[in-house]
Amino acid sequence: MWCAWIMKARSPMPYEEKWAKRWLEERVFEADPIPGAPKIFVCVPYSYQNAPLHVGHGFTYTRGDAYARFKRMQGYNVLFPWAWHWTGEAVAGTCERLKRGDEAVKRMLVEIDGVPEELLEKFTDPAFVTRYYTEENREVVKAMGFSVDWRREFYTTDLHPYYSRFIEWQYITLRNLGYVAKGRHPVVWCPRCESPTGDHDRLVGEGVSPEEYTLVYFKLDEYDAFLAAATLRPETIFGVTNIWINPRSEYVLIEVDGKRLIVSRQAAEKLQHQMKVKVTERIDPEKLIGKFAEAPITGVRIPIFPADLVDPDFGSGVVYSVPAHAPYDYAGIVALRRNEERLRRYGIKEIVESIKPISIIRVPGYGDYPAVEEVERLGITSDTDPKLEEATKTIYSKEFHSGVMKENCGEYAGKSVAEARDLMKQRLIELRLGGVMWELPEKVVCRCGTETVVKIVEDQWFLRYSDPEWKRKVKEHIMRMNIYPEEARQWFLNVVDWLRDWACARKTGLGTRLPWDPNWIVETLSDSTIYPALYTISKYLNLGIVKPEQLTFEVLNYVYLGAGDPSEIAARVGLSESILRQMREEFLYWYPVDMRISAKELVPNHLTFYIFQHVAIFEPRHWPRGIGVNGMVKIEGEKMSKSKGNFIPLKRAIEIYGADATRMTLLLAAEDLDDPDWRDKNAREAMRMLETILKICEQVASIEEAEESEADAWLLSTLQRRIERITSNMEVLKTRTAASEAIYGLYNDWKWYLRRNGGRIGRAARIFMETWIKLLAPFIPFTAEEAWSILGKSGFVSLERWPEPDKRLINEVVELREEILTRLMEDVRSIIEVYRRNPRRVIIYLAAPSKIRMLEKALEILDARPHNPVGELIRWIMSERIIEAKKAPNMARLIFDLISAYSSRYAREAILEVAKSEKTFYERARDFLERELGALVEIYEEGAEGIYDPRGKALSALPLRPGIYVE
RNA sequence: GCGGGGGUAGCCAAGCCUGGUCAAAGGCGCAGGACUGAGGCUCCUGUCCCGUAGGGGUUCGUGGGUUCAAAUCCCACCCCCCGCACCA
Repeated sequence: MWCAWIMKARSPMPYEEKWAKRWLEERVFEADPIPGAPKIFVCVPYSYQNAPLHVGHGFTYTRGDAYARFKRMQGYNVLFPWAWHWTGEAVAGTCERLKRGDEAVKRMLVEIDGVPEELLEKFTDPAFVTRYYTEENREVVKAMGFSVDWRREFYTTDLHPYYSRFIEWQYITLRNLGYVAKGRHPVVWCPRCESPTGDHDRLVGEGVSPEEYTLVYFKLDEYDAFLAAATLRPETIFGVTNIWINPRSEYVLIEVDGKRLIVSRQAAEKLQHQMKVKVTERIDPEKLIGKFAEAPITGVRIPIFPADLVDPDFGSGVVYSVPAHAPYDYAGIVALRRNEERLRRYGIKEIVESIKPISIIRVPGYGDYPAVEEVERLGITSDTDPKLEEATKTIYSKEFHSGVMKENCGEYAGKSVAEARDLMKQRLIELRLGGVMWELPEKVVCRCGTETVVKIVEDQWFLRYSDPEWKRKVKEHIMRMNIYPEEARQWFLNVVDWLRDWACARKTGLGTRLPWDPNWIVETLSDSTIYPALYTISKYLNLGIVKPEQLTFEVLNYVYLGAGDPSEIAARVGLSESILRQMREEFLYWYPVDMRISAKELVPNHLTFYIFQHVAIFEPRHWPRGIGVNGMVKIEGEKMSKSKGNFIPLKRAIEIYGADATRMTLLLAAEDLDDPDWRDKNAREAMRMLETILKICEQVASIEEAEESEADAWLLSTLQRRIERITSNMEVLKTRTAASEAIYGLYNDWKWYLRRNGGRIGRAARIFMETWIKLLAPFIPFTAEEAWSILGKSGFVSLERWPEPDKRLINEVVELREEILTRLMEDVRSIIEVYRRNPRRVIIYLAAPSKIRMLEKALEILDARPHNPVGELIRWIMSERIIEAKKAPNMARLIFDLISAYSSRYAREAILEVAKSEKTFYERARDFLERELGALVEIYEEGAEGIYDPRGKALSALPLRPGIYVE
């Protein structure tokens, strides 16, 4: 019933569909345990099914697939499975918006995601949406040629017949181990929607998260109550000189936890989301002003002053004033002193005059009163000057990072500001002279238009990632893992350090219910951690060998942990013992995951959780072995996003360029943590390249072999080096380098070979071609299969053995000769270019035998690693009278320049052999040179009889670098 | 702010760990030529500046330093990108 809606991605490359079909039909990528055979388990994170897969997915997946294919060809038994993520709240959110008739959602679905309009009505059902995309994306994954064992496929949530059983097992196990616990935590909350307001659900305030303020209670002489001031800097209590309240705001008396507190009316409302608050009466601020209150800890009595700078909508609407270290406070005092009307009205003139900043923090670069200095430096004159914000930031940060508490701070004296801050907060709370208030540093407005507050969610289930012991184990394992690129390792370690407890359950969306508390649904990132383990047995469920209901806690405990007696367990669930044992064996065979490949956005969450959960649940031998991290795709240099309209679904890429060109474009775009840039130009170039490869293949397949030449030896020799480089790069997931070598590196070799061979195709061509196709197979598998069949090969190149470099075919002499030949051509061209005329004759002078002896000596000297090799060679040249003494130093230098280019890459023997056989070599290459240079080529040896040398160029001849004269 | 990555020629991007072979791979773009009926295909050549001889000069975010020698090592600074938790 689904197929009617799903349009297959049609590649413009006619052969792609054919091979995709054959791979499936012949079950090429289905992997079962082979006892004794080495295995590799490669996987990529499953994607959330709320949209079509895009080229960003394509990048990560292609890397994963290329690695899987590479390892498969190397002879490993490779498992590369696939699944779909349905868990989460986003789809439900979209469905809701659609239900409400949101035009933007409709447009996005139809225009960007390509959903048929008549289906929109069904898109109000989350399950339908995820199913729809799964059906569509599965076709895309197949069309991309990912080498998946489809028998193991599943999707998540309790809509699936058995996935939730796995999640339940995971969470019961985690809870039994003490890794799941209940707690409370602050969220940005929309009072109207009665739900947390995530970043993507906001009209205003993206990226804003709750900040923790400390409430400091100041005992009032009257009301038998406390003024509760909210602050980010409780350590400054030693410097308090007064309290600020806003005379134009409303204040209320509230009861919290048996304490009577005074805060602004607005603050009282907000606090109701964070604690049990009872509002008892209104308080007139006018009556408070001029009164005194007692500061906690210090016991100092301080006056209450009016200030407009106090915002009743922010914090508690009560501020305590530390003019020495808080620019706002200092500016407030200054402003109040000038406000005769207020001073008179409240009768506080004298007391205000007497206020002196109290210095309590020593900070490098400032005197006793940093706030005063900063206010004066910026020329701030009013307490509403916007520059105060900047001043506050500067002081806050300076004091936090390098401030030390002064002697007048009691037991906190000498401690850093950062340390004192935490201790003071703790102490105030202990003494019940303070509390915690969460506040948003900026306004956040929900998509529904309501301004949000901070709510403390009670009874929230957490994964206890803050557990030091758990962290330690995870970090130790990270140190041992294969992580590519290496830079990502430190990142992981930092993330582990920084990770707090993770709220692992939600009230809404699709997913699996917590088995012991079904009001909660396991959160999306929390349910997608150890599921690679499910791949090892999902085959049994999908093939109907095991029934979903047989996947009990006991069964899973046995399969994954080896717990319990298999025959008893099997009997209890009505499963044959051998099947149960086989599942255990299969898990043991495939696990651990050898390589998990993902984009870097998942480092701070999924990938780290993945390690945590494995470390918690499984035996150490089953902990993940390798992780590969990559960048995130950009489109023509810009971030890809649906709103920008530069969103490229994989399906569309396939339809325009074909799967292989898409794969190739992505692979060549970046590796390591760099962000690949998708460019249409590059994709079109990739298409042409694929055609070219097939053309070359046809040529090689059809043409009769010419006689073997030196070019054949060169082609095979250089091929070995390519094999080596591609292989070693693939081992460390340098997919870009590897693909580039495999595609362009070998292509350039081929071009040179043809050129050098005058277009003749020799014996090496076929060997080269076969090897080339194999080397291409992990990257552009469709084209590789097609090429393989063009060569007349049967079977799949995907299953061929990966080439290994054959040392015997490496021929340094031949390689070096090609190198000096190209060097010669470059030199000649460079001369012609300056000469600016087409040459008729090019004369080449080869170095005299005495100079070859000089080269030999130079190599000897270099081997001995003396202090002054050049000097030694000069002395030798002069003693042997190779050249007139005056020119010896220059000659020596030239020789060393020359061999420095070769000596590290070529053996001494090879260099000498090439030098000694230059004459015959250039004679053989003469036809080629004439063809290339479009001129007659003559070759002489320096000092030979009858030499034609009108400009004395023979003298400049060096071994491996002949003299040149152009006419 | 904290953490991670990065700044290389017209563009994209390698090189940097393991200094010299680096005026700096490869691709794109551009220019010239070959092929062709023609070409938006393919191939060759060139593409920092100067030069009628293979050379010289100035370059690899900025400023210092180490070294016989630095794109590569060290220090400081500037700029850009990404993540920072209830979104997956």
